[in-house]
Amino acid sequence: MHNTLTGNKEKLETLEPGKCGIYCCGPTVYDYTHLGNARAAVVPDLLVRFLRHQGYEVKYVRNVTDIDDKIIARSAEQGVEPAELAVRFTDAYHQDMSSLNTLDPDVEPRVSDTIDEIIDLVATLMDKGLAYDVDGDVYFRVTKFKGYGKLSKRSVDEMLEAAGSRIDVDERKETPLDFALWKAAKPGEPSWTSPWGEGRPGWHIECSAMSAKHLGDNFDIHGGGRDLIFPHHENEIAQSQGAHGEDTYARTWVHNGFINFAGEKMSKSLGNFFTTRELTAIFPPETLRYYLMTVHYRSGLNFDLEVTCPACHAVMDKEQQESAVCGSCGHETTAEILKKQVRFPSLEDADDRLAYIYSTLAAAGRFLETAKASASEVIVEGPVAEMLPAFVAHMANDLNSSGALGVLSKPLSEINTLLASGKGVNKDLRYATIAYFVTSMKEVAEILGCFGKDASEWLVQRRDMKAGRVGLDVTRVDELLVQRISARQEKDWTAADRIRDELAELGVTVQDDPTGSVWAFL
RNA sequence: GGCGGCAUAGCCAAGUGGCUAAGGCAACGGUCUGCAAAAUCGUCAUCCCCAGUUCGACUCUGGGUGCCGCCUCCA
Repeated sequence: MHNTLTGNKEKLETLEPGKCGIYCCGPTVYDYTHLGNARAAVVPDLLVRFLRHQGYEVKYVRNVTDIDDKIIARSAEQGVEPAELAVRFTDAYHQDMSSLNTLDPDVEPRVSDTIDEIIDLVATLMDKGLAYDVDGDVYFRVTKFKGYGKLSKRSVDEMLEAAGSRIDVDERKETPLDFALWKAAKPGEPSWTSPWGEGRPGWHIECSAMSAKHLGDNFDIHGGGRDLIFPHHENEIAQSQGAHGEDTYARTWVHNGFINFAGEKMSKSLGNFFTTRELTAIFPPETLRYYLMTVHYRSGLNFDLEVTCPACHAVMDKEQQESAVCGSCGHETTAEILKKQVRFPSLEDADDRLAYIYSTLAAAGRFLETAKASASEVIVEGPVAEMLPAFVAHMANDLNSSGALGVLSKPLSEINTLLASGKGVNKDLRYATIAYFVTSMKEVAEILGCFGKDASEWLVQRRDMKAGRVGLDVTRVDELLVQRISARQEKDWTAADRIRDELAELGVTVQDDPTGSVWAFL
C-alpha cells in the first residue's frame, strides 16, 4: 500500500501477523451523501474485502460524526434538534452505502457515545502540558509537539509565518496553529459536562478517542479522503501521539483522491453536485460502484456530465446552462428542464460495460445448466486460467482495481467465443473452461463487491429500471416482439423490418438469435 | 506565497529502466446474421517541452509549461 506518512509504497506488515486493524473516517451526518462520500466508503471497503480474501482477520472501524458545527448549523436552519438531524442522515448514509454493497464496519462508533473517552484524552493532554484551557475552550499546544507536520509534510515555522493571512486568528490562542480539543457550549447547543465546563468535542479529537477505544493506541491502517490529511489527520497524530507516545497510532495512512465534478471541484457550497440517491435513481447502484473502481483510488476522478439542449440536442456549456438558452438553436428553457437533460457519459459507459459482463455471466450460467458436465478431467489454460492470479496481483499492488479490471477482458471475450460456438473445441474443455471462469468470477465478485448478483435478474432489473424511468410501454414492446417473431418465422422480412422500425421509434433495439428475439435499449 | 499531486492514443484509463506501452469507449475493416443488433476478430499511441544520468528512459534527476488539490468547513 502507498503510505502517505512515508510517501512510499510499502509492503503491508501488520502489528499482528494475519490480523489487520483499520480505522476509517466516516461521514459527518448533516446531509445526503454524494459520489465523493461514496468513494470514501467504497475504497476502504475494497481494502477490507481484499485483505479478508487474502486471509487477514480484519477489524474495520468506521465512525459516524454526529456532533459537529455543520450539524448544529443545519439543524438550526431546519428547526430540528441536532441529534434528530444526525439520526436521520445516519440512516440515509446506511441506506446509500448499503445500496453500493459496502460491508458494514465491525464497529461504528458515534461521537455522542464516546464523550467520556474524549474527555479522558483531553485531560491526559492537559496533564502532559500539551493543552491549555481558555474560557472553557481547550486547545492543543502545537508548538509543544515536535512531530507536528510529519504527515502533511509542512513545517511549523512556515505555517506560523503564513497564519493569519487568510483567516482571522483567535487572539486567545497561544499560537495561531493551536486547534480546539474542546469547545465551550454556546446557548442552545448540545453540550456535556467536563472539567472545563459545559461543552462539546472539537473536530479532530473524536477520531483519536474512537480509534484508541476500538483498536488500541497502535493500529495498522488509517484511511480517509485526501483533503483530511491536513489538518484533520495531522491533528489526530498530534493528539494521539501526544497522549500515548511517539511511536503510537496508525502505521499506514491510506488516502483516496478527490472527485471533480465537471472539471470543477465537487462542493456542496457550490450546489452543483448529485447525491448518491439521485444517481442510483438513474443507474443501478452497482454501476456507481463499478465506475468508482475503474480509476485507481489515489487518482483524482473527473466526473463528467453533459447537458444537451432539449430542442436540438447540442451540448450546452456552462454559460448556456446558466442562462438556459441554447447557443446552437436559441431555444429557451428552464433550469428545471435542464436538470433532466443532464447525462453522465462516464456512468453510461460503466453501465454498458457492467451489462456486458453480466450478460456474459448470464449466458455462461445458462450454458452450464443445460450442457453436459465434463466427463473427464481437463486442464484449463490460457486467459481464463490466468485471470484470477493476475487479478489478485493487481489488487495486491496498492489496490490497483483499474489494472485488475483490465485483466478480465480477454477471458470475457474467450468465454463469449466459446459460448457462441464450440467449433473445434473439445467438449469437455469447453465446459471446464466456462465453469472455471464462472468460479473465478465468484471470487472476483467477493473482492470487488461487484458482479456478484444473479446475472439474469440484474439484467432484467436494469432494463425495467430504465423502462420505468423513460416511461417505456413494455407491454407494447412485447406485443411487437411477438408479432415480429412470427413474421420472421414466415420469412416475411418486410413485415419484420417494419416492426423493428416501430420498436426503434420506441427507443428499443432487437437482438435475434436462432431461438427467438430479445429487446434492449438503443 | 508554502506544501503535495498529476501530465500516456479522439475520449476514459493501467503500466514498465530494455521484451509486442494493459483494458474500455469511439472510429474503420472483417466474421456471424435474411438484413441488423449482440457477440467476435483485426486496425488504431512512443508516453507535455528542454537538458542530464545511463549501454539503454515514457519510466530516474534538474529546469520549464500546463492542470489540480490542501493550507478555512469538506470524502
